[in-house]
Amino acid sequence: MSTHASYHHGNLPRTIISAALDVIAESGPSAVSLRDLARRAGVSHAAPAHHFGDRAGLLTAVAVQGFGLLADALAEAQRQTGDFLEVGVAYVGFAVGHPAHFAVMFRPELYRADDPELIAAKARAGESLYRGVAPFSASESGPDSPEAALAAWSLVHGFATLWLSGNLPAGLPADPRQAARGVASVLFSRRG
Amino acid sequence: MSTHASYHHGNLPRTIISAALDVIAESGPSAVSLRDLARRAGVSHAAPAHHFGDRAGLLTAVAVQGFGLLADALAEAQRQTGDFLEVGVAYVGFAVGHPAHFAVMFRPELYRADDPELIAAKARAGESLYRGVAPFSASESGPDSPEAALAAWSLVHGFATLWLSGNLPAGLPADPRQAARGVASVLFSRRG
DNA sequence: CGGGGAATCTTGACACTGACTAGATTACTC
DNA sequence: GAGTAATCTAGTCAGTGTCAAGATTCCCCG
Repeated sequence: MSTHASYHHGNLPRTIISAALDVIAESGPSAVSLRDLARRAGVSHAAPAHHFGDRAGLLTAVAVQGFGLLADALAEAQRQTGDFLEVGVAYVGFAVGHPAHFAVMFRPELYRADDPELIAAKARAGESLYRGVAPFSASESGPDSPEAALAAWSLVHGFATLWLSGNLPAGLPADPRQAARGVASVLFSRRG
Repeated sequence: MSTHASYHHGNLPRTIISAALDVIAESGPSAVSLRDLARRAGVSHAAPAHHFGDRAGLLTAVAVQGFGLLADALAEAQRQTGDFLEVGVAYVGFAVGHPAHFAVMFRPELYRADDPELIAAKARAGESLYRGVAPFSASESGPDSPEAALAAWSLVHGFATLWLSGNLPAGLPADPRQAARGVASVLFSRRG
């Protein structure tokens, strides 16, 4: 934890991303300023550009990290419970637990959507999600029908978005995961 | 349609909002620049600020207009079909038909969320939506259970968001309304 | 162990932005 | 038709992203 005051910072990229996540979580992606991040890290105003190229490059790194974390979270829920409802809940849990990442990941205009690393991370998250919801999709409308999977994804994505933007009405459980479980059950629970 | 080159523009607010919608639809809300809009309208760089105060004021006006249009669209679908599935489809139809409005409406950090006009317009849209899906909510889990209504809202909102951000996989119907109908049916269709 | 190339960071500059103030011009009302 | 309000212009300021050139340090190869 030594804060060397040397010429070289030591781990600037990680520091910059971490600071960016703080800013995004508090004020949204549009409030991210490379110069401000540089100030927080105690380096010159152009240092971040050296590592990320430009603003879009920085947000690309954030998105890549986000898709990786999402893939991990979904795979973990799938492994632990094997229940597609819980995979959906994990999706919401990730969004609420990593609001800064989530706020960037689904706004391709903010970053370089054609970045190879990004495409790979995104594909990995997509696979985790699909694997988690596939049993539901199969039970609903045949093993190769995409509608049910899309409905599941849309539902949890929409719920997470509305929750994060503060557009949901009052009266819901304070724990977003529990609230999501109640709402997702409407779609996921099969009855008679 | 006379373009008077007089000192007074005539209808600057409407012109500015219209130009802003073009910019947002093409490059997102963060690409909106008051100076650019002023140039497009052929007025000085500070003229827009006179009407809207600042950037947030302009986007507040956009959001108010958007919630009004959404309320109208939902009420119209409800009146014409009386089917909650079609109200959900109309929600997606509005989002895809007015992407610029939609891109602003659910990002409160972009505008003045405490603006009275905005609150009123938002409440009106909320009522239209609730009225549209209330029958479904009642049929699903009792007349006063919010889960089903939230599930419906989350699903159509999530689908619209994913569609607009280009995150949905290929192979869907080219018409977003038709695609939405297929996906929403998974939730809305009651069987056995 | 030391020299040289590469990585990292600094400094300076440019065009652009939102926001503010003061003043010019036009419309509208009485 | 005069006076007031609405509308728009012009000038300025701090802040931003991005680029180019130079300074400093690390690290690997001889």
